[in-house]
Amino acid sequence: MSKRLGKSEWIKAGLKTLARNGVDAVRVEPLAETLRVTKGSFYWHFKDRQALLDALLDTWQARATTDIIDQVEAKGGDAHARLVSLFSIAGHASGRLDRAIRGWAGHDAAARKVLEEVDRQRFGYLVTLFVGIGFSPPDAEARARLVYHALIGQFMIGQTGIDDARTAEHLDIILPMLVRRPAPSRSR
Amino acid sequence: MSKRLGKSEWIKAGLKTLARNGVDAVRVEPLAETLRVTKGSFYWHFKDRQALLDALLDTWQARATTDIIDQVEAKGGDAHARLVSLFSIAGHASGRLDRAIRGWAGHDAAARKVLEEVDRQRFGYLVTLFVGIGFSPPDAEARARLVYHALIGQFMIGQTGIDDARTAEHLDIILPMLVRRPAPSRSR
DNA sequence: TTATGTCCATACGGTAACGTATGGATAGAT
DNA sequence: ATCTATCCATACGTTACCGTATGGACATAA
Repeated sequence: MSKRLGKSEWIKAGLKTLARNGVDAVRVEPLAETLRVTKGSFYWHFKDRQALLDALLDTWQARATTDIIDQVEAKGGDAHARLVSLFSIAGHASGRLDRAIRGWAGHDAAARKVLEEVDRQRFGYLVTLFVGIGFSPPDAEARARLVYHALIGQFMIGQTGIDDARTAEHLDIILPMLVRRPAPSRSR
Repeated sequence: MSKRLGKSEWIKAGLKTLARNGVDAVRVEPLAETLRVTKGSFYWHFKDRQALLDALLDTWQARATTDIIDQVEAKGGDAHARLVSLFSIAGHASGRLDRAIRGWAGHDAAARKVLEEVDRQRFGYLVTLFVGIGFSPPDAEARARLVYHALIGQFMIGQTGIDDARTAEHLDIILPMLVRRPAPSRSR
């Protein structure tokens, strides 16, 4: 047993403890132990700890943008249907990794940069969705911003104790509100 | 010079570096240096590092709930006006400490517990606001949940590069949407 | 002044992790 | 079978921090 391993195994393990315990917990010696290997292996594959952290960031960036969006796109439907899919999929995602990255970005420039880029892309996707529904760019942007912030907030809270039934009920209330055309400036 | 200091100075410094660099950065020796003191002082005031962390959590909990809500209440007005105040005040808050605590809560049970309690209270306040506006409990809850998640999301993103003008514009679009009565199930 | 309690400096031992150096093991090519 | 590149173990020196022990400084009350 005990086959040899490559960078990918280290990255995989790194992402796991990153999601579970935050950046400061991804240290090479503890990681080596979980992989049943010594750090000799690590320092063959990586220059130093920072190199692994960079790799984690890269891997996450590659996934983060596409992970959810691709699922939504795969399901198809019109813009409205995609919005529904998005809420459903994002609602069931764990978000632990997202949360860890966001905590990381709080005190690390590199992480913050990657995160900002991911945020930009995801936000952009949301805007296109609302535009696709028929909103003007400003209306679409305002709604996209609200929704995107809310999704992040949901990830950060980590769906503790909120049952699916209630979530569905809330969605039935929220979605029509988000999608309805703005009131035509009623005179008073 | 160099007066003696008490617990509060340590807590203050602790909160500062907590906000700036996360929990794992609040260590006693570096902290002692910023306070121009040695750890001898620290271990006189605190049992150990964990005691300080607990104190930080307590201090934050005491502030977090009231900080924003009290400001909103102080400004007065009806439920709708308070909601506007809330957006304005929360929008200008830094949220760095909130972000750090949330990152901390990602991998620490004590922090998570405190955070959940704070979330509960703040969410509850939002619900009363929407109920005060005239929504039914389910409608109020759904809206409060969306808004609370969005506020958290905004804190987490940390208003990078979003100018106030655009924010105000978005608010003008979002707020009416949130407060408008639900459509009376129009027949199609 | 002296005594007492409060606060801090210094010195120490211990631990966890970093990164390096070096040699051994294993697999695939020749 | 041996050679070579790849991958890993071991041992080492170093740093940063934790927590403790102990004595000294300083203020205030007696």
